[in-house]
Amino acid sequence: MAYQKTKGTEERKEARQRLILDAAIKLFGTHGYHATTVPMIVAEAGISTGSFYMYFSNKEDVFNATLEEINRAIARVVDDVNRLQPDPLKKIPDGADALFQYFAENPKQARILIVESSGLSPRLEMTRRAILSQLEDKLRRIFESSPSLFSVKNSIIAARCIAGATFETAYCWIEEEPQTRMKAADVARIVAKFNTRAVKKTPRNASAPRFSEVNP
Amino acid sequence: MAYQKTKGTEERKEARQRLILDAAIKLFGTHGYHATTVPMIVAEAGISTGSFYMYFSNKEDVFNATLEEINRAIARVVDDVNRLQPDPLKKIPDGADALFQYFAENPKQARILIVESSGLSPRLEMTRRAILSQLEDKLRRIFESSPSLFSVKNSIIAARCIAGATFETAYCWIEEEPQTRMKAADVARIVAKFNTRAVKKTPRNASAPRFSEVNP
Amino acid sequence: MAYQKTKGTEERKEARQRLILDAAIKLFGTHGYHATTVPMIVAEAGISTGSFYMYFSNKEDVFNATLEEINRAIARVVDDVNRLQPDPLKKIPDGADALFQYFAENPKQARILIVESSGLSPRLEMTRRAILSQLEDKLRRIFESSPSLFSVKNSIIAARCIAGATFETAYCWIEEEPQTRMKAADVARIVAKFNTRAVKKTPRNASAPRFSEVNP
Amino acid sequence: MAYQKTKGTEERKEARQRLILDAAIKLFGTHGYHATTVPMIVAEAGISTGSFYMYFSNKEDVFNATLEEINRAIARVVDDVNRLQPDPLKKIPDGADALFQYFAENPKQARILIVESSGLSPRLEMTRRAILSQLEDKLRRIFESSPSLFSVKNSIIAARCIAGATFETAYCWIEEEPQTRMKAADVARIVAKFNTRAVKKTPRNASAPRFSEVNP
DNA sequence: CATGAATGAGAATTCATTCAT
DNA sequence: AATGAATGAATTCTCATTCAT
Repeated sequence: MAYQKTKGTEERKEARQRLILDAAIKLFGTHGYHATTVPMIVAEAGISTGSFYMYFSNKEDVFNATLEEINRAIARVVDDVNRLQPDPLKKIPDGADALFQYFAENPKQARILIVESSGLSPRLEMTRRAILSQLEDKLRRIFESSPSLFSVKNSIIAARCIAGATFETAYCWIEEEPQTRMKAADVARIVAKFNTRAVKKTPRNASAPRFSEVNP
Repeated sequence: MAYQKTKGTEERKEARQRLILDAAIKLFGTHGYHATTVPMIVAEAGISTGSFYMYFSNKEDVFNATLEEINRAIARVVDDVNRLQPDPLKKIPDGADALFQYFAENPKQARILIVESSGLSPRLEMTRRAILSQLEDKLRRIFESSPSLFSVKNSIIAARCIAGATFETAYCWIEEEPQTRMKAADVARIVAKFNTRAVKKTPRNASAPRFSEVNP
Repeated sequence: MAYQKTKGTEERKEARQRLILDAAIKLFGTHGYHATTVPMIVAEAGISTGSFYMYFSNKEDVFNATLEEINRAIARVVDDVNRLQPDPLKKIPDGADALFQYFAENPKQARILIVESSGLSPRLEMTRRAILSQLEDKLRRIFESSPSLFSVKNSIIAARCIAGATFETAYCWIEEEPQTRMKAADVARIVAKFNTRAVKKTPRNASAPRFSEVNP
Repeated sequence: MAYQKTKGTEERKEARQRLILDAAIKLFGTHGYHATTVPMIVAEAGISTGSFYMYFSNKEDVFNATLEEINRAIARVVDDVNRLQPDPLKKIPDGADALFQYFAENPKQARILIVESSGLSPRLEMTRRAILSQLEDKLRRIFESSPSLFSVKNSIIAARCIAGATFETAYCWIEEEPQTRMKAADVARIVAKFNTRAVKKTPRNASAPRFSEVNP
């Protein structure tokens, strides 16, 4: 019983933390970091100010937790693609598709990551960078593990370019009206096309063999 | 004489506005929008609080003026390239080079534009977007006016991707130590290479017709 | 227990609001609206700035609460007279007496109402007018319910005249030294005499017919 | 010529002072003392801030000048009545009529005097009181110089009551829409009727002697 | 554990007045 | 005499965080 009670308490604790985090995501994603106040968060979560400080040490801390949750979600989404799609060349469009789908389904999180997490404290800046770095690292590893498929001078910069191209496009896209904007899959495809052309070995390299097949 | 007096006053006014603007750029570029206070700006500019409000109606207003100044500077730099470089394909590397040089020479402005101007008020958001839109428009026009050189499905998104790739790379680069990081020209070249490959017509597109000529 | 706790909290809240209101009355009644600052009020009440804004949304709001409290107090005082004095003609002197007694016992409130509440914001102007209107309405009803006793052409204006006469006299009286000025009851009697003569039917109306009946 | 020049300068000075005073009356009468700023006055008058301080030593000073001008105007209007109307009993309605006519023709001045001049600095309070005192003094003298016509216990208080009754009625009347409210002459007549009944000897007192003359 | 009233430092902004030109 | 830019003290109000209950 003592065990069960502890478990119940543990669960309660997590449930409350979730409550706060969900309220925080909703508000940060709507009003941004500075325009969201702790009183707003606790009102939205239906808890007291005191409780808030039991689960998070301050406002920066919830925002950080929010970013980390977004990081985990994006990592999950991207890792799934990475695991299920064996063709390195197809990882780029599949990843873009997964990312845009996540943004479409989680617009608050998208706004927090893309629009609202810049120019805050050094700590939050670091967490924001960590999310991008993580993505860029995964891209870099793809390039470096298939040098015959990709033609990138500097894989770090190439990865950054892909991330930048994707996020800038996403930035514009999430600010548009969900009813009238392009479908997530469509923007994803176009962005992926851009990124793929930028990094894959050109057809000339690929067509040479074909040429030799034709020519004997 | 009256004219001269007016002119002198006019000049004084502009000089004072510059004083404030320079102080603001320095501080916004170092601490960001929220951590910079009006008292900090007036102390840095060596003027009084009251004077500040003679030249700008509030803090948002100086930040906006700062962004607009950056916009003008970037437009000037990019337009010079556009005018002096007749080859559309070479406009991309030359533009990247000019941009990174501007960022290297004006690190505060770079930080303001790239790091600190996101997630602020709607008005500032608009000004920030205007800067990017302006750049993206110029890229789009280049693509659309030379369809034989570029292969872009959606010129708006392609332009956004180039801007995003450039700015994300710049973001990481300006945060590095100026002594130890790559030279501006070198990052610019690598980013430009990425962007150029992404949008220019590949040789295959040029050889394909030849292949069909051979084949009937 | 939960009920008691809530009750205690409720009481505490009211007590604190009283604290602020009392401080506000003291200061507004001494220095007026504009010369009284929020820091002055919180210092007088012995609370913090933040607390002040928990109970009142701004300075205008406390002033309004102050006026409303004065309104309630005056209404109570006047209604008591109205209830206890059945003779409509005697309501005027009794009311004046009650009013002047209230002013003598609450000089700050008197100053706030009579001297300091004019020419402020539209909202405060409305509240000020409401107090006077309330008084004037009660007078008007007295006239209208006893047409045989009063001779007033326009009961609204007559009521206003009585209120004006009373307040202008009070204005001068409360500005005099409490030690040397007339007793409240004495001014009240003189003002009431003036007002009564102005509105009550003259003996001639009653005697004249009799005289003419006697005299043909 | 030197004389003429001085005279011209003198005239210029007065003209400028008038310019400022007119602007001040317009603005004080519309927005009140605190909401009217010196910059607003100089803008309305079409002069510079520096010039303003050549003609008035500060903001309080213009307001005071405004009140004094109103005082002079009212004194003129009232003195005319006093001089032209020999019957003391008729001075009350004629004075009320003149006053209401002045208020109707000079609504800004009316607002300044009746609504906006309360609760300001001691100096302004004094000037405001002086205007009322002046009026009350004139009334008092009328009562005291014709004891056979008036029945007032305390002529000072009676005068105050008349002033108060008149101003409170005027207060309500000037806040009403000029198109839909009563005519100035009509309110004046009603107020005068009230005031006259309050102070004049009743017919009974007047007829008693006559009755005794008839009846011996 | 939970509450939410209390805190108070700190920010933006205004405006009467001065004074160099 | 006239100007109007410059001043800076003063005021209002917010909100992250604490702590007694």
